[in-house]
Amino acid sequence: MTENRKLTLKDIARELNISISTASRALKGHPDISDETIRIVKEYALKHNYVPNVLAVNFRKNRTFNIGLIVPELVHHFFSTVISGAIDAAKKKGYNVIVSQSNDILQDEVTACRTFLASSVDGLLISISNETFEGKHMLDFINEGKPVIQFDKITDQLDTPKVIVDDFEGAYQAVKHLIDEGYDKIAHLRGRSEVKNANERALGYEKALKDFKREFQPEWIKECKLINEEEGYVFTKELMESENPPNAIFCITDLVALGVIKYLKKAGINIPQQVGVMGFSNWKLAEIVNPSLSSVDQHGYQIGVTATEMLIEKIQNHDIESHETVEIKTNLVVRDSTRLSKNEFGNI
Amino acid sequence: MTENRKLTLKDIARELNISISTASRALKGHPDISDETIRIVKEYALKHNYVPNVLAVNFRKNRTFNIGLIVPELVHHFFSTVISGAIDAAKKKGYNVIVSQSNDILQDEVTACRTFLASSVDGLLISISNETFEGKHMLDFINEGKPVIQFDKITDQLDTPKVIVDDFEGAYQAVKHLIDEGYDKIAHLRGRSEVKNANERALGYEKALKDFKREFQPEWIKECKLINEEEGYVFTKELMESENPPNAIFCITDLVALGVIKYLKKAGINIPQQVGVMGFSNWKLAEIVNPSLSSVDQHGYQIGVTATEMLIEKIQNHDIESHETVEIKTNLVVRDSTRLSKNEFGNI
DNA sequence: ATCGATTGCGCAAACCATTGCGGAACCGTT
DNA sequence: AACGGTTCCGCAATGGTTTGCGCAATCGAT
Repeated sequence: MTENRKLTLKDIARELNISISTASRALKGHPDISDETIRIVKEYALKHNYVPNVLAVNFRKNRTFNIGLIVPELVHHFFSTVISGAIDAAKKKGYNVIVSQSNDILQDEVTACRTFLASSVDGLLISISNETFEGKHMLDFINEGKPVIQFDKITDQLDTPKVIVDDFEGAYQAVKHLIDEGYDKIAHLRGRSEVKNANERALGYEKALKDFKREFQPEWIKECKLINEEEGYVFTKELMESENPPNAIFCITDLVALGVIKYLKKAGINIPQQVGVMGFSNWKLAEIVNPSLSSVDQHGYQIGVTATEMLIEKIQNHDIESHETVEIKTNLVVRDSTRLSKNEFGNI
Repeated sequence: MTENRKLTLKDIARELNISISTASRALKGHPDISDETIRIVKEYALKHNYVPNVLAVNFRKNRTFNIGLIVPELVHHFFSTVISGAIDAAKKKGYNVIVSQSNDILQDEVTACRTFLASSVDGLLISISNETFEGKHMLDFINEGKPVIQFDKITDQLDTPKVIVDDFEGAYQAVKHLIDEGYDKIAHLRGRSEVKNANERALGYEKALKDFKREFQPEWIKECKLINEEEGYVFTKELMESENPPNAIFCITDLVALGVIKYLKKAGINIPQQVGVMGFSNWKLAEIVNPSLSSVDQHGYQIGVTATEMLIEKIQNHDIESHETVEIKTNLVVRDSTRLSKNEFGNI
């Protein structure tokens, strides 16, 4: 209303009878400019509400103060917490976050990368799709001097900094807890063998069994392909109907654990008395399901914050060389589904 | 690697012995340029992989192909579906989405608006915080010729286009369903009276009771302030211990309904036989909770798509005048918590 | 031969902030 | 008086693209 056209440096210079460059330097307190001039210019700018044209600044400096964030799936509790952390951390440093999703489709991921690269982004945070193994599209990014950081779902075939969950340790602690509670025949519904996180969790599972000398049976390990409720249900049925059924089941994720719980309830098997159930990820559903589900919290928010801070630092230092990997510790959340020893509150 | 510096129009012009403007026009098939020249330029550009410098284009055209999206809370099933829809719709039109969250704090919302306005965004999609009543910060946007669209949580004090859930009708249908199932004493745990959605739902509730001539008791309406599980629990206790307890409870949202269910189970009251429970929003938890919760689906994805398409159209037409309101229809999802008549599958 | 219309293309400004470099003015030192 | 060192400030280029305007050439019509 009041101001129609935005005020530019040129306007200030004309009005104050100085050159544009003097105006520019005065505004940032450059030592070449006298205190008096600085004062006058700053006063004028403030009074007339001068705001630098960001588009022009970005153009000149060849950067945007935007960072790109690609996740497989936005409507997903874990990833939305990561995004939330990324946005909050970026905001603190004056960056915006442009979000995109790959739907676990490589082609969509490549397209998103291209779009980001073509324009609007100073750096990239990415959690890759299930279909991504190399990473040429991410390499393009690095080749243009724009840093890339992988988080959570990563590929080791591309040498970038990484922020990951300590899946191995998380799984180890989860299984150790089951052992501590007294379960001694522990099965594992694992994820796809091409996915690194799944392998790490499986390794943690095996290590714990070995360290505490518990029974290990290859047929107690089932590989989930889709990571959904139904697989949990079906595999649990298989396991419980086998000759040597387990008395605890450690699941690749809470959703699978939900299927496990559904089967066990249907089959009249008591949780946690007869069979303990452990999830992974600590989604909202873990609190809600009955019995409530023990799980491993991944601190998604912290992952988002850490990855974003690393990225922005690399952007600002033009650093695309270093390749450190940060592991965010997990946190075991014990609930009713594995609480054999003492069940203080009872189920609802 | 291969190309160090990006190819510019200037390079093409030099190489082909034409002027920069001819190169520019040739690339977009301007009628002033001969077919022959167009062919040559396009061929050269393709061969050398010319990509226009987006920063320069944006600067020149004074737009960014980014749209801003502000929600109260990102880690929230409904809002993440909206965001997902917005991103997908934006991608189709060549726009990016920059996401921010207000945490239901007015100050954060204002700051986010300012950041977006100062720079990086051609238009704004916003679902306001609980603390927002006027909307001066959004007005600033409009005054700069950048369209704003409100969705879901809106204020009528600011005259913008709106995309909203048909809360009234959704609530009406939900209560009608309860009546159809045979419940005749229906309570409502409503939301805050300052929030429009909450009022609409309450009106739909009252209208249904009136239309079907069911008992209406002011003390059956409880106002939730925080919209959480605990309020559901506490109010249900109050209701059920009163002299005239209801036999169905219609809740402002699924989370409140979860508290209702917890109390009823604790108190040994059968769902749905003794008391029916109806949620609103159809979160993931509605499927998971036991008994599964009937709810009203809000089609968040569709809201995101619709709002984004409207916004982009307004951006492209420089239209900040029209102020139409679009209502997205809801969809009743019946589950066990209200299935009095015939319970085919039984609870798990 | 002259005029008008059409086609094809280039000049230069515009967008706005930034910055290397050089000029001018002023000081103090020798 | 001459010189070097500061201080202060502006010129002009830079970045890449877009676009209004105008020039030049060609052709057909009279």
